[in-house]
Amino acid sequence: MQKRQDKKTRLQAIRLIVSSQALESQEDLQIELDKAGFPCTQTTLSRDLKQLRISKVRGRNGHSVYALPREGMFSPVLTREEKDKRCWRVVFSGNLMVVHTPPGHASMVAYDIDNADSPYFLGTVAGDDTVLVVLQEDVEREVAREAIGEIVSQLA
Amino acid sequence: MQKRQDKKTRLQAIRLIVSSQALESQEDLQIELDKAGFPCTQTTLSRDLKQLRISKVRGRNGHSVYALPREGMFSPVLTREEKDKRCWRVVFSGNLMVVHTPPGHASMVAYDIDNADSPYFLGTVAGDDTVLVVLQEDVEREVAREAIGEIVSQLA
DNA sequence: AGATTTCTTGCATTTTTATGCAAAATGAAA
DNA sequence: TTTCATTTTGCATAAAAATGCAAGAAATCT
Repeated sequence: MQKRQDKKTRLQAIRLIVSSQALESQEDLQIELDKAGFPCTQTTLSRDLKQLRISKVRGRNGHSVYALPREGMFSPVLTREEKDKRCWRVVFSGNLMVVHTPPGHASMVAYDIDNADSPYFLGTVAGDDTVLVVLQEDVEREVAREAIGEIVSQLA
Repeated sequence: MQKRQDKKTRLQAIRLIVSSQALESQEDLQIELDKAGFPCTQTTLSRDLKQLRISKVRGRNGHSVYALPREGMFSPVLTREEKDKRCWRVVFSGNLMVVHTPPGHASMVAYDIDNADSPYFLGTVAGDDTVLVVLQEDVEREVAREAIGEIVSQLA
């Protein structure tokens, strides 16, 4: 296989392209990406779109075009600093971890936690500015705190 | 050709089904419609969905299900036939039970649990695809697991 | 370093969705 | 009613998207 290209950057490019033009197929997207310097196959795009939670939605005429998930989960490009600010406070109660976030950001943080697929976290429930995380039974709080820090500032 | 069925009624039925179950394909929908007394082909459904502006949207896990064009509609209950799909995974931590569901269906599952009025379950909190169930203190997990199984598949 | 595991990716193929075309049913007009 | 246009539908097929598998690259471990 050839040298791998930077997936993160490609995903970023996809978001940009999808949000700026009406693409009707993954092939269309492939063409645009190719122009932008990210050659890849339909297979890859299918997977990328899934990961980005991008889906086709219908316009008035019934035609479908790709669109970003409307929660704006991915739209903003966050700096490392901004990312760290996504977690305001983390407290514990029993085997629950309570994560406070800026208003409206809870689901985004919950999403990252879920996707981290950590063995420490069994599941999450997100409100508007609070995420409840259920901890694996014998996980120590320090470990959990560290893990959440990792997750939140890691993903770019 | 056979006698035509009432298209309007079928479209109505489609709305109803789509808003209440997590359908992953037009074939799934076809099966449900058939049960409801509206036999037709995938071809017809493709056109109906277009006319109704129904599209597939992704949940947090990336999986797609059909959904009505977002007006005031949000998610709903689950499949009749694949009841086991309503609960993807049930795990425990302390006196909490964590129930994972298809994207968007947590609140409906939680609703069902609440309405079951079981002595084992004190209360629930639902996110998008996860339900937290607080257990009565000395309830054994096997008992709880069985109870949730009853509740979920019973209403199918 | 070498071994082992995890990630990415493409190919080939399947699965899912859309559509060109024709026929039957309905509606409208004369 | 007869004729003509419109709508609805299915069949066959094309188009689009998803996935099992394997291999190469990168990361991690010993």
